[in-house]
Amino acid sequence: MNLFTHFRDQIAELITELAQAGELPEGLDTSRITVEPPRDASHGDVTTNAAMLLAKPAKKSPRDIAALLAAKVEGLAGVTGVEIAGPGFINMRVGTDFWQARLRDILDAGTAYGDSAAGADQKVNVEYVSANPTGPMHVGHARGAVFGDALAALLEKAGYDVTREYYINDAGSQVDVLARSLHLRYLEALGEDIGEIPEGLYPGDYLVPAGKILANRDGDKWKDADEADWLPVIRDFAIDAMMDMIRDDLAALGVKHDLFTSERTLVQGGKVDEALDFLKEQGLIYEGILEPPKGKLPDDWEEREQTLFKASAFGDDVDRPVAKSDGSWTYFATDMAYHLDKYRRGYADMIDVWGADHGGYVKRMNAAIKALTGGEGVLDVKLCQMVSLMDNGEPVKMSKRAGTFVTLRDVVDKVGKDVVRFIMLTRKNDAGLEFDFTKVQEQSKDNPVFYVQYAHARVNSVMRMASEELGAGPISDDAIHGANLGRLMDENELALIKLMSQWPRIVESAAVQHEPHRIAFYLGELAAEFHGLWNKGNKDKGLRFIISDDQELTLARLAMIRGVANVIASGLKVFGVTPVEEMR
RNA sequence: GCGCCCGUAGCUCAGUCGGAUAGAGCACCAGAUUCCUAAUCUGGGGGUCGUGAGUUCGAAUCUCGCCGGGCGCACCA
Repeated sequence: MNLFTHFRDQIAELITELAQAGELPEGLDTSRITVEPPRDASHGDVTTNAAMLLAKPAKKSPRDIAALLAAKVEGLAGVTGVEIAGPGFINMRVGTDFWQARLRDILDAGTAYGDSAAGADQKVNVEYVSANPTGPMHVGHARGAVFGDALAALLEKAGYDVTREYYINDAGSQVDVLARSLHLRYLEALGEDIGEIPEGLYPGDYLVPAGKILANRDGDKWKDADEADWLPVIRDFAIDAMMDMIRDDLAALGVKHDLFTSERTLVQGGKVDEALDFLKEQGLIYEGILEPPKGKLPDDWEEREQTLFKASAFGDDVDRPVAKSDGSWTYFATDMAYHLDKYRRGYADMIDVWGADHGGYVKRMNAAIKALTGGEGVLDVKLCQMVSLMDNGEPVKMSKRAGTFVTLRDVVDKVGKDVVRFIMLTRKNDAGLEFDFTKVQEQSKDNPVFYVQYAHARVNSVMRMASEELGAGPISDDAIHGANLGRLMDENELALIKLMSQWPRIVESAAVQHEPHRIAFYLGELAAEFHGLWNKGNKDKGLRFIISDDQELTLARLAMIRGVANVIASGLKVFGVTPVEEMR
């Protein structure tokens, strides 16, 4: 259970009771009341701002309301002390048996601890990665991939019905370039000397194997054919080959999708016409001429009439073109159709994970969603900032031309998927992230992955030691579940249990805010609390987890640290990181 | 020129839909190992939260101006 929402509900009831008794006005808005852990532990275990928020509408002083409420709060189950502090905070202390019961919850739930029904099975669509199918994924893609994957898992844990989606940009001119690039590699495979890859085509040698496969399959069928004949065939072949490669890269990183949606299929299925017709009916599409951008003019600027979407009526700065001069749709037009399609598939809640270089695109997409869904659809675009690759404090130089281009696969092969995933999630998405090859492989507390993993491994290490010490074979789950948790009375132990008890609240708030990084910080905190308690055992032997002449207490403490391992494993599961049993 | 994001300790960053004396790690200084992994821990110094106003019981958080940095700015995706 989330103990804060638990008390929040109870306090809301008390307010209703007070209203019925005539002590407070009826119908007060309690929705903005928060119940949280106080910043300073000396203020107790749980605090609420209820009195201060109700002061104005109830026309009483915060302290008076606090006094009324405090008298009632004192009677709540688990509450052992209530104080009114500062401008009107109501601080509560909660008894040891309450905390022991929370540990019981954790042990019973296992890694399911923290699962929440807050999302109420609401459908959410998370679109992430969506890298163009023109080459292997590079490190920049990894961040968005991991972020989207973890956000999806987090939302699932918080009770949302999540679909993970990949949008394949296979309709623009870049896939024609891909096809021409592959055609060259195909000629090469047939034994022709193709020389240097011309400017404007993709030079990467990742197309070489695909060229060979194509040559084997089709022989010299396309050798002297017109481009108009071979382009569609080779394009399809190339896109499939690139998507296979991307899927392999994603699999190496442990990133999964439920659904791959093709832009080309949308266009061919008439979805863009449908979306545009829908907007036309509302008079939101027109032929017009855009003002040139202020300041520096693009070199090739020319005034021309275009088909425009009235984005400015929905919060965008200017209206946006939907058709190119050759008559094909702009990327924006197909993207509108795609989002309308998602909405019509039942996703009023959409999350897109994009690279920061697409930031200028957010407003127009939000404008489009408003127009297309009549304000019913909500899009949250999460922009992931750049990852700077470092090696021992020095920037890693990358150049596509020199071939020192670091692919996602290179990074995963070098440091492992768990490290890549965790590090990518240690920063807010809109903050830049430094990824230092040397640091992330270090086994020290500078390295957050290691630090958290070590705490989990340490629990297991203690379990192994305890088995030997107690001489009764491995500690069974039954023994842990049968432990007398009433023996956990020390303030250090209770502090650890209190921190563990925050996990459900962390999950809910991180899910609602779409901020998986909060979990990384929480896990670091929990690991620190655990390592701290472990070390206290050095100074004070009475605080060690294993007390050889008190089996009951030992089992209780083992149950407690099993709880720590459960919570860490529960968090790492959201991140898609495997908890380790042993450090090597 | 316009839009979006960012500005918190020497460095890297947290900071709960506005809450109490602004936190953590690194670095620096001083300590802890007959002991469950010292791969760890304890303590200390270090801040006009870029800046100036406003909103209110209360602002790092919300609003506006300014300064500094990143990204983007018609027919690319």
